Amino acid sequence: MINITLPNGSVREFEKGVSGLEIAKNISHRLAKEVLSITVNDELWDLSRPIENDASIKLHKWDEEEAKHAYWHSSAHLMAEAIEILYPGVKLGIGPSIENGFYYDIDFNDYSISDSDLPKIEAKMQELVKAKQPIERKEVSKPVALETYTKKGDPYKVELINDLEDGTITFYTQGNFTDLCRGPHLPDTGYIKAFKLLSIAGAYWRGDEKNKQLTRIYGISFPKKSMLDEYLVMLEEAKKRDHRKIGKELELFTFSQKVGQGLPLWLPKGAQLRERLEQFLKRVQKRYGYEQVISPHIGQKELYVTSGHYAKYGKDSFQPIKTPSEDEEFLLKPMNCPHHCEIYKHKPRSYRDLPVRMAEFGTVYRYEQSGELHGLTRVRGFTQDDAHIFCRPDQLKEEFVKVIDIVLYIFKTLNFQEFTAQISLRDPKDKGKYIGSDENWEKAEQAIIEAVEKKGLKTTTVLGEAAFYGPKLDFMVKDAIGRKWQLGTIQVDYNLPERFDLEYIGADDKKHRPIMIHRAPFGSMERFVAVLIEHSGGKFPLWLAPDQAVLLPVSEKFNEYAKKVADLLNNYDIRTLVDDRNEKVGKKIRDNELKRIPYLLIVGEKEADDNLVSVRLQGVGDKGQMTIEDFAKHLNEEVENQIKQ
RNA sequence: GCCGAUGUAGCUCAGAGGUAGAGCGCUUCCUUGGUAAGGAAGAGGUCAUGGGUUCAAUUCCCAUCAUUGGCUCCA
Repeated sequence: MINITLPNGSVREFEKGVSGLEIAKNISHRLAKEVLSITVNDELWDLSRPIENDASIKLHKWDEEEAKHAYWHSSAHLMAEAIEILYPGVKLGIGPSIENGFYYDIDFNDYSISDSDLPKIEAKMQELVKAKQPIERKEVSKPVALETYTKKGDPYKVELINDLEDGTITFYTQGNFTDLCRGPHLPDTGYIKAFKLLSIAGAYWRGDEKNKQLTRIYGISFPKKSMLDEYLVMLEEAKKRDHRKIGKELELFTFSQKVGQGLPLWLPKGAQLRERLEQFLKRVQKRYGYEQVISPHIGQKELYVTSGHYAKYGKDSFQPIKTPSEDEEFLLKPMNCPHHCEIYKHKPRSYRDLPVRMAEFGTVYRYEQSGELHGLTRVRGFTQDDAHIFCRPDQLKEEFVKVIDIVLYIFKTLNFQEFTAQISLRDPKDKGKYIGSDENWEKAEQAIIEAVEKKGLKTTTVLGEAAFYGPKLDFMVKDAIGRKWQLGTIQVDYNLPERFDLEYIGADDKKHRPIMIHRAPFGSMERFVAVLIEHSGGKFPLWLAPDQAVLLPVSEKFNEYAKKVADLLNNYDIRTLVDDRNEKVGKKIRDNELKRIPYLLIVGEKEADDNLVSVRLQGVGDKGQMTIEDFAKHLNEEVENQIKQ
């Protein structure tokens, strides 16, 4: 007999070799039905794996990540099993569970696979589910594992096994399908009740572009059909918030084949929105001691040779612009820092002058790979809300902390609650990708870590995500369907000051090297607006809304009164329109609600007689009558409240 | 750049080897209204572009361009 300790601390006795599923049955029938995986002494196990010694356990139901992991992982195996049956001879890569669902990377050899093949695979999976094949775990030695896959002729698994340590290798088998896998898995294939294969994509083996591209099939599965249906509906709903869709509906931006891929055209309403955001940030930056500068859109090639960007990105950028005079070459600027370095250098700097904080809404052009372009979130021409802070070493931490404050203030004002702060460090295994001395890198990384600690900011740390010249603190936000985008970024840089030979005269009358902080709280106006659209569903806060109020005369007889009111409100700096179409008021309400205009003002005989408006709040409904002045006052107060610190 | 999908009216989409359709929007007319769609008529398309197959191609095939789901990349 062995003692099993449950999460509540109680201890029960079981036969040696009892499985998690048997323990669950012993506790309650219902639990046994719902449980999907088990943690045994802090290790995630299969529900059917026998427990041989005293242990503390926790059983996992669907609502826990540990359960979903096993569920989706087994779903991936189920899909692979079906594919092996339908396409004999395919070679399997890896097939993990992911945040939402699972995938399997498969080398289909000469078979070509497209969306239309998915139903066939789903049908085969359904058969295998019905068969309720037990999923069995087996420990194997490294030589045996290698032999198995060498014989099978699967180079991918052989490569994986070679990287594993003997004694840690396990196989999982269901029916005639066996896979190298750490597990854990469900007890049998019958557990997988509802599933759908979602899409096909190419994916490089081990994520390396130089390797062969395998076919990746994504899928999702749930213990209940209703949950799958709900999930698919949720996905559809999320797509309604897609900034590309709303951008079109609200006439914020467009693209033109003739202008070029990835080059957004801002329409009047989008331009208004963007300008308002720029004004807002400019005001904040002024408070924080920034000064605006302006630099040209091109610079001599030499500028980027000096900065190191040419060596790193020259081949993959928009190519140099020739001029009538031979040997002269300019680049469209892919970033603003070199220009700002030259501004710093235009006169000698004293330690008393520092920090110098130089801000510019700088439009830059980067030749992103065509497959990478995506709405406004990834474009080839975009405007950074850029600034560079040139400071002394003793000012670095404080300056960095102040930038964090700006980012957090902006996120708060715009109601971005769900973001992650990510410390992006260099990949210690691939130092060749980066420029600058180890010593400077360590100083820079330390500065970020200390600043973050001082702010008590919760962060994740990712190796290999640093810029080539320095580490970063990135603020990541998810879009409507859960893709992560980097918005704000703060970077410490010891390298450019060296390359541009920047200096200041210290109190000791000697020359010193300033440190540079690159920072962009929005990241880029394009991406920020995109994410803002998806977070708000196009219902922008009042202070940002391109149109704040619209007059809806109940009949044409009151068009004139409506125009008078609109003029008055515009004089109060309220962005007001008149909907004087020959339509019923119900129709006007519907149309303007869909345009997400915050205030709808209905005017008819009652209002015209007493200088009133009937106020209807977007998404809420009738708020009753007000005088024009009261409404203006009310609206302006609301705006002030939204942007006050 | 790579793997898969898509491209038809301003927008959302249907359609078939034989000269193109709906709803919304737009224009005009009727209606003059009170909190989420009043009625009628009309205009609007080189079916992304270029080749090929065919008596005939917007439809089938190929290429290009663009969009899109991923992969890789992201100064």
